[in-house]
Amino acid sequence: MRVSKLFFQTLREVPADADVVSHQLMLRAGMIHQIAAGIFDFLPLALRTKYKIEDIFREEMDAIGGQEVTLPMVHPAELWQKSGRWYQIGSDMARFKDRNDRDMVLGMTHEEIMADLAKKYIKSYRQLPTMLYQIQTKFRDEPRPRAGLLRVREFTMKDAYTFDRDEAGIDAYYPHFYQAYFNIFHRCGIDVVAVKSDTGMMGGRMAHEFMALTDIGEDTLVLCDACGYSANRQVAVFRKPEPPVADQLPLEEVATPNVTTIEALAQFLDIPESETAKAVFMIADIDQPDGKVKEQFVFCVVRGDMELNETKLTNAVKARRLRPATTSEIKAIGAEPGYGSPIGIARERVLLVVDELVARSPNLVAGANREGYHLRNTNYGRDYSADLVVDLVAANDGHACPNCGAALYTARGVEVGNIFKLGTKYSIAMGATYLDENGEEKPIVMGSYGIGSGRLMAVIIELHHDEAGIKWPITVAPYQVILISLATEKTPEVTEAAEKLYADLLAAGVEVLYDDREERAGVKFNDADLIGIPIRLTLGAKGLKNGVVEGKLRRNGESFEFNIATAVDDVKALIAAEIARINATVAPVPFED
RNA sequence: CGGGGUGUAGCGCAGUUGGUAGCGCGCCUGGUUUGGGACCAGGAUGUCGGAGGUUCGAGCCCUCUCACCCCGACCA
Repeated sequence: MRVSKLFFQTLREVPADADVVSHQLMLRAGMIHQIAAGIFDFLPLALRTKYKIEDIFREEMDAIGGQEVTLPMVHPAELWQKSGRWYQIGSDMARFKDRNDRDMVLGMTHEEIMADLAKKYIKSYRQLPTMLYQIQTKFRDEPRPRAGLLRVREFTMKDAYTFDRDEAGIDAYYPHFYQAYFNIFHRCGIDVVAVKSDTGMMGGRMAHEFMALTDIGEDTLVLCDACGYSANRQVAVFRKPEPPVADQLPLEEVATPNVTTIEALAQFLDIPESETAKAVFMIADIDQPDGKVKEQFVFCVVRGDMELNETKLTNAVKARRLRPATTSEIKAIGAEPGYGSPIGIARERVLLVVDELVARSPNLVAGANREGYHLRNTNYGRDYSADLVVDLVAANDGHACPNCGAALYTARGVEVGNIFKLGTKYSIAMGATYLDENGEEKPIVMGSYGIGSGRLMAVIIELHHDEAGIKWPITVAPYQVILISLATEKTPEVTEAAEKLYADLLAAGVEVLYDDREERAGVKFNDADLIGIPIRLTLGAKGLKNGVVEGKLRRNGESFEFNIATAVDDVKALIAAEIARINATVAPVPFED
């Protein structure tokens, strides 16, 4: 491709609306154009990289037995009504009516459609396991798209679905995806950590998220370097400290004027925060047996030195959603904001959930449900009892690893992929069953596995750039080579040589961008750096005189001199070496169950 | 959905007490230049986000509205 013909435009200045690096660079490199919040045009440079990434998806999916299909983007509401998600999902799902007034949706994901397809075509255990995947546009009307391609509403996703006869089947398939996903990310030049994740509303048995570690990440990960433990903070567990052994002392009210926070309380009474109990008041929407949704007041108690983990709470009480209670709601159940405890409240009106550590810790200081007073020596079991005693708290820096006891630490990550043991939820809903050897009809056990290609592209840039621009890993670069001609009107022989080299590179199958523009050298160099082509060839009058063309690696600045006569082969060898360098990172990864 | 911010040329921005819109980059023409974002000369480009209002007169003041960005909520 000739740069003079390339449909793009580089920008010197950073567009005002972009504040993450990948977004800025993609705009400056002329890769993408936003047309609405979270909705983008992909220009040729971006599209080429997108296709490179997606080809890697295809190779890795095919390698573990996948077959590619394309399912529609527009779905009849009926399928989503069957699974129930038509009713569960809110305005994230774009809905409309067709000309015949039928409800339709834009596909956010394709479990329903895939299960429906399986119902039609899978009849026998002999057909299992099977795996289908697609690379398709999805639309989720996210409340807050942001950060360029990192969080969008319309996006392309590779989504794969496995169909197995039983749990043992998916248990056997799942690790293949685990490995294939590492292969994909490594081949794209990025490192990821797989973390256990929340199965949430999907109700599956096991899920992993593949996270790229970067400060702009929206998720917090809990990691252990000693043993490799890794989990999304939403589900991370830790080894809790052993509470002191002590006799239960009598309850005692103590005046604590204007002391409404745990920090202030600990300071006021000169005790560690670990000797206090903190009340957290939430309102949960909980499904009732009759199909209605009830707003339930949930009274949580965690130790003062720890934080409530809302995901754990949501799962513990099987809430559809959770929100903080208002002051009047808190007072209505007989508690006092700032001085709350489960002692003396309208117990029958709340769902009382207590962290198991609180239940084991003696003589904690808690609120008295009276403004200006706390209680010393509250003891679970003696002074109150809960509806649920579970792990409710968030793991944090310095907590002990649940496996090995070493200190955990937290890091930010961007989710670039996930794998999910779905179970039979969708197959049962859609009636996707098979007959086993005994002629018995059984639901197909499904798994789903997603990677967003646009987000992955953005993450690659986040992890591979410098002040000058993008540094594409060669496996996903829009072009492998950029040939810069420094010809002027006075040096037509340079143009001639560059044209010939360009033609030869093309003929040799090299993906080459040829900067034939009438621009100054600096402009061309800067644009080449910005768009991030891994190998730069420069042909100027001086080099030509000596029969050399200069080569330079974008990733580290290393430079080469190639004899023009052998340049094509030399460049091909360099490309091969650079590809091999990335592929060398592809290796077996132990499956962390 | 709550809080904050911004809308003026393709991009980045300025625009005074209300007086009929400008700068830099980019773009077009010609010339000189030519190895890390050249220089000179000339040129094109605006429903000042939209609607209503106040006023002799609105980019500027008032009301409504839309879009986008950021923080939070949310995130199969």
